[in-house]
Amino acid sequence: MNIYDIAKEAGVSISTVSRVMNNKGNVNAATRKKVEAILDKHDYTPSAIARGMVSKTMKTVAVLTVDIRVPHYARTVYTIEREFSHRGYEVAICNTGGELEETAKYLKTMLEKKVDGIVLVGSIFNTLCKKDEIGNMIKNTPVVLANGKLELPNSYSVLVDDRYGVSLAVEHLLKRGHLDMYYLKDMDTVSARLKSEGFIKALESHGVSDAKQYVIDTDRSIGGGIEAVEKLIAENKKFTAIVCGEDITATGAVKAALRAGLRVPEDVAVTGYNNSEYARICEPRLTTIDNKPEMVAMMSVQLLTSLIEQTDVYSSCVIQPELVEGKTT
Amino acid sequence: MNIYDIAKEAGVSISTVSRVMNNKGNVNAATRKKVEAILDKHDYTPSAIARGMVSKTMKTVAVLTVDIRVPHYARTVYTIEREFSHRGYEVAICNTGGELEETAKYLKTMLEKKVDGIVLVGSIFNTLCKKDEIGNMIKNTPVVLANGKLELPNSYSVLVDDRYGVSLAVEHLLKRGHLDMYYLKDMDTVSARLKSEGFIKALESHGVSDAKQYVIDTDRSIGGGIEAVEKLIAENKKFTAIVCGEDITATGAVKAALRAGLRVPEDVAVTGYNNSEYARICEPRLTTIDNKPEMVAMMSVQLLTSLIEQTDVYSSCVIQPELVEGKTT
DNA sequence: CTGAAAGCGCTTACAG
DNA sequence: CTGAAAGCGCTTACAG
Repeated sequence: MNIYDIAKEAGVSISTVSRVMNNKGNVNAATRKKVEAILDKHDYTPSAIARGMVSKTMKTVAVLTVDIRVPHYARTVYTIEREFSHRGYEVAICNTGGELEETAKYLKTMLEKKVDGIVLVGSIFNTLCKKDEIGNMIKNTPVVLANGKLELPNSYSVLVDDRYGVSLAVEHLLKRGHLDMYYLKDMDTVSARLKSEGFIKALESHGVSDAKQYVIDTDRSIGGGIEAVEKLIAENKKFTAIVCGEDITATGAVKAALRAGLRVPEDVAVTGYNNSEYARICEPRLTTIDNKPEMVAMMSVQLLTSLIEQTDVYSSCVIQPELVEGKTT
Repeated sequence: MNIYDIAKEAGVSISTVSRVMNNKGNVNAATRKKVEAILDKHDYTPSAIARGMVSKTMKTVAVLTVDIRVPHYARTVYTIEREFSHRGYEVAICNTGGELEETAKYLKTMLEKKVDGIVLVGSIFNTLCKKDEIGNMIKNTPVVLANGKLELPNSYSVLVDDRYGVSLAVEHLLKRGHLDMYYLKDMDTVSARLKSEGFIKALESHGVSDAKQYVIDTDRSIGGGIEAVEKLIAENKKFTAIVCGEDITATGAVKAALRAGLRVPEDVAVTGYNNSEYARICEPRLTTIDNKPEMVAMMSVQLLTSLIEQTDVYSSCVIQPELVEGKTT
């Protein structure tokens, strides 16, 4: 059933049916009634594909992310989806695993589908977009990178100052008298590097020399946090605080401390990052850094929309994290 | 730039260009080379919209869920997306909040876009599909309900036996000598009702009479778990175990017990539901029920694919949860 | 092996 | 206020 069938049954032309469906003026009230009745009777669903053929847009946006099971990405993508839905766009979701090949594959099909724009969620895309293979694909499509800096013509960036974020945690601990602290670093994305830099700079600006030695590489997981702290204890390292790049790692750090008979925060203070549900589940509740995924999402949608609809001129922006005090410091 | 431009530049007809792009046989090797060179030179991206116009499919599937920030849904949707991606389908995601109006709105746009099929993730859709408003919309499109039972012509169901799931927890506790237990129920979906029924039946089959009195309604949150247990303690109720319908609630229950100076599991045993990361973050690690979201997702994709491509004839299926022992029992 | 033509289901000037 | 016609960018028989 298509617009021709409706037109025939109503005894009008397809132009008129089209006008009725799209609520255009210039239609006689009686004619409109008649057509609407037939539309209703058949529960008529116009084809957005045919419409897209003409309008050159399917009102669709692609969101590429690493893994939507990671709560921080889930929160970001959720807000992006809701906001775009309100604006009349559908959101296609792509879990790339942060891998080049998958990213390229997803981009290829999304570009064929002529998506109106693309949001890249995760600082890993910073690195990926530097490769020509990816960079060339997206240079003609509106793109926003949620947490990263993109140097492309048709794009914007929403940057979270992660270096500042971690420095907030360090300052907070210093203020409480901690000086012997370690940083648990996971992954090796741009964002992860900025975080550990924030740790190092903050410590060094308070007189600690060669703070780099207090950065420990570990897994982004509960187990990663447990292992790292167990090793510190086993090696008899001196420390009264553990700063973590992720809440999930911090929950592991707390577990290891408690299991070793240390009191949190009396013997060891711990901070996380993300202000996630994980931080609230942790007992005691984690002191953590709110890096505002909802705000990042809102800004991303606003910027991409302005790029797509070429309305207001916005510009890339930087978002400042905040400390959220829990019971682990 | 379209297929006509390519054809002109290559000095062939659009039919030939189409054949080359789609790797159809019957093209002279030299002609193919020539066309491919031009395609490459322009980095040509054919329009999936125009293609969809002809083929009547955009190779897109809609996934409606309540809220992708809930880890259980995130895991399900993640697997659904990955699986469909491998099969050449794009996934559009819709966070309906479980609300009728939003569900109807999303369905309308998805049907206009002529999606190939729909997956409904969450037992709330069970209730929603019973309403004519929703039921009528989806009766002509392939649909799979992930965790629920659908009575529609073009649809399949993947059911998780949640009643059995909770009974596993109860049996486990009974075996360890617990008899005085409460069940923390959240929400009021079909699945939530089945869970609390599982609790009641399991207890009653072990001689406890009127087990319904041990079911407590509370919030699906950490706070919900805390409040419920604090109230039990304040009211001097006798209990040695708490069975929860969700891991998140269980983490709250554990917190409340610990804060009241009770030992877990020595004084109070606690079980969760979902085998989520929350269960592993909880200290001690939660004993919980694995309701296999990945398996639910895989089955859903398999069933929907068979419905869409009208290949093999599968049938709706039931998945059995399993107990995962932690340190809280 | 190749091309001309029809058709997919709409929207949008244009003419009346 | 209404309709005939062109066009969106492809695929697919059909003829040669």
